[in-house]
Formats: sequence, structure tokens, C-alpha cells
Amino acid sequence: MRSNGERQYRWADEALAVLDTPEDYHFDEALAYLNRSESECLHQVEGRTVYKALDIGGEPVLMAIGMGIVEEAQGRTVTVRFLNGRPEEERVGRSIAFIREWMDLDTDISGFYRIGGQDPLLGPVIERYRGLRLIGVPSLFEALCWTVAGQQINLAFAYTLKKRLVEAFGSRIVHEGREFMLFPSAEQIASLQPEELRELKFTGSKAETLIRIARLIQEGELSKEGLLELGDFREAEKKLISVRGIGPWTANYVMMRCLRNRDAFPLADVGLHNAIRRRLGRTEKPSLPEVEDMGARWAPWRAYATFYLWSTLTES
DNA sequence: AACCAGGAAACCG
DNA sequence: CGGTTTCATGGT
Repeated sequence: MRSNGERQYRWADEALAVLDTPEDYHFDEALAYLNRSESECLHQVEGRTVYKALDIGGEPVLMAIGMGIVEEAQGRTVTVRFLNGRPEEERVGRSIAFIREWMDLDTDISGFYRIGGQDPLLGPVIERYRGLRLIGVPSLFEALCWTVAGQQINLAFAYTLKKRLVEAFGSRIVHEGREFMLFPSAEQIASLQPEELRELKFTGSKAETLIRIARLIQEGELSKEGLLELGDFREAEKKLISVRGIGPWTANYVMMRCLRNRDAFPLADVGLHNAIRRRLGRTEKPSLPEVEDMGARWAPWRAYATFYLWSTLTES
């Protein structure tokens, strides 16, 4: 088990860190999820490597995240190569902490396998995707933007909107011919007028919501730390829903992927409904009460159940 | 070319 | 309240 302050990595060479991973971990399952859209702009999958940039203390850290260097551990370990030079120790620590949170390397999910393994609908899915962990969106602002942008539109268009937002207001770093994108800060979006987002084809309501969220975060009225400190996740959900433009689906999606509440449940999620429909071999989507009943069986792992079911959607 | 998309708010009886 | 309509654009 992890203890605070304990190092979660060792150096294999000057710029290659090797991360400890939990048992029952399979990097390839994470890769498959990360690689599900061609339009993803905030990371890039090439072969069995993920390229990603972070802004750590105002300076970019460019990383190639890949497999273990020991053959027998391939797929069960994670390595991080720092492409633009090995940062000072504190920034390395923050980068590694980001990866561990992103990939959810510090949660014991054996309880999910126990509960879900018994379930007729979820059991086969767990069997198929065992070793997959819930890929997060550690930045609250990015998570909220992605979720609000994705309301009531198909995923392909959601990725297009995100890409336009990043290209218009984020930043771009080119290193050895490879392009890295950074998501805009809340401050950058807070100063915009809704028209500037409408030009990117956000709806008026989404444009206003994104700017509203950016301002709340800039003012410190909304923060990841603040939401986590509420302790009771129902309070965090209430706080999120109190923002105009954030409803139950968005709140639960963000709790699932950013606050890492393993029991958050985006009940109205169309992807979840389609995954359930297909697992049941039906033509009709399940009713909301049906989805609620299934969710009750999966508690307190409803977020993990949802994420595993999402993964089945990429199977033709 | 109609129908739907990883919803939310406003509206209505 | 609980159901219905509107928003708004692009993918398939």
C-alpha cells in the first residue's frame, strides 16, 4: 500500500521513471481507451506509447508514457520518459502524481471485481476488460469543459468542439517534430465573451456555462479541493448542480472522472444505456428505473461499472 | 435525409 | 411536482 511521501517511482536511466503499478493492472486496456478517438488532441497514442504534455508550475513537461522495460512485466508496469529533459525533483513528483491519478494507479478495485464479477450483465465485461482502470481527467476545469461541451451531442462532435477550444485558446508545443497541446486555463476562458465560443459552434447556453465555470474557478468559488473537502459526495453534487448549465449528468460525470468518486453514476448517459442495451441483446434502450436498479446492484462501484460498460462501446 | 447524440433549463398543467 | 418542449449543431 501507498504511504504519503513514499516515492512511487525509480529511475531506469537519466530521464526514464518506472512507476509501481497495482496487481491486476494492464496498460494495454488503458491504451485502448485512450486511443478511442482520432480527434483527441490532449494526448496522442502511437503504438504502445502515450504522448502527453503537462503544465507544471508554468513550464511544460513533455512525456512519453509507456510499458515496462522488463519483458516479463510488459503491460503490467508503466514508465514515463521525460522528453524535454528531466525536471527538478519536485516537478517530477508532480508529474508522476498526475500520471498516477490519471491512470488511477492507487485505488484498490478488488471490491469492484468481487461485486461486479457476480453480476450477470457486468461479469462478462469485467472478464473481458480485467486490468482496466478508470481513466480520469484530473483538472477540474478541463473535466467540466469536456463534460459541458459533450452534453447532448455525439462524441465525435464533442471531440471536435474540444479541439477547437484548445486550438483557439490553449497552447501548442512542438518538440522534435511532435505536437503537444495544453488545455486553456480557467483564466484564459474567464475573460472571453460568449460570442467567441459561439464562433466555435458551442451553443449559446454552453458558451455562457463555460465562461461562468471559468469565472467561478478563477474566483476560487469552485475548486477541486473545495469539492473534495465537502466530504459527502452528495454535497459536491449539489454544489456542482447549483451552477447553471450543470445538471445531474454533468455533475456525476465530473465526480466520476475528476473527483474520483467510484460510485458516481451518470444515470442519463446515452452511452451507458447503449452499452446496457447491447449487453442485454435488446433493440430498445433500458428505462431509467431499470438503469437505476442495475446501478443499485453495482454500488458502491457504479462509476467503475459505467466506465467498464463504456469500454464495450468501441467493439463493433 | 431523418434521426439521434456520453443533457439542461424553461415551460406547462 | 412530473412530463414536455426547446436549445443547436453535426454525425451517421
